[in-house]
Amino acid sequence: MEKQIIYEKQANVAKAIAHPLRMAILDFLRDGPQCVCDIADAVKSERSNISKHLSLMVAAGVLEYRKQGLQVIYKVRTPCILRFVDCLTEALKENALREQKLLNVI
Amino acid sequence: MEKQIIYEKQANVAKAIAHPLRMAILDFLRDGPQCVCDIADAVKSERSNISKHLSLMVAAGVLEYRKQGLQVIYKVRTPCILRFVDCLTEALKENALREQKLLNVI
DNA sequence: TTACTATGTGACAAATTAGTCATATAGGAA
DNA sequence: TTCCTATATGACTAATTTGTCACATAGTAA
Repeated sequence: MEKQIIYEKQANVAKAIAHPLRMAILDFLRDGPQCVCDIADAVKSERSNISKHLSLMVAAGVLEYRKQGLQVIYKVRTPCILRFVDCLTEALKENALREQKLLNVI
Repeated sequence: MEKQIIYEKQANVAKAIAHPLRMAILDFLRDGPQCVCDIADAVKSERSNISKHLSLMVAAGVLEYRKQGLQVIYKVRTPCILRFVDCLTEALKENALREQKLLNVI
């Protein structure tokens, strides 16, 4: 596959989690699958809005869903995505540490 | 720290790599620090454009730079970011595998 | 000094993304 | 059937992001 195309796909997955609400959704789904209504309650946003964010993440391959009666249950599709979020958190910690070291020097 | 704020920071780091050009830049910087001109040549884009993408990544804590004469040398700031990209690649592979399995069933 | 090169920045238009609202769909209950 | 609830979607505006161009800055050399 051409590198160009790989970069686009990688960027697409990254984009699918690059939003505060979507990070919150991922964090909420750590504990297991959840319906749209509970996700919306947990992250405190309108259902129609959450629905759009969820579709976007499904399209990017980050989430998957199954229907259960009236509800639609979403869950994280690859455990890798959560490790990916953990990498982010680690990066944040490294940033914070550096800033702290800078402060100590002053 | 409030969760809300953490989600925003995480999203910000994710956003900083969520662009094909920025993924290409990260990939190019795997082999070591490089100046803007060489980065621009490698990813085939205008220098002023690359300059903006680089500043954005520095602001997010993804890259750092040092000046060397006329040149500015950029490099990846945390090894974690590259692992993070590797997670993305892994996620892509998982997606491709699933699609292949689906195809085999048909 | 002038000239040249590498990089950064501001203004702008175009494209993309996000949120809200109204409406549609679809499953279940009465 | 009608009604209710959960979810999805289309239209729309507002906000953000991107790329390009012209210009500014800064280091170097002649």
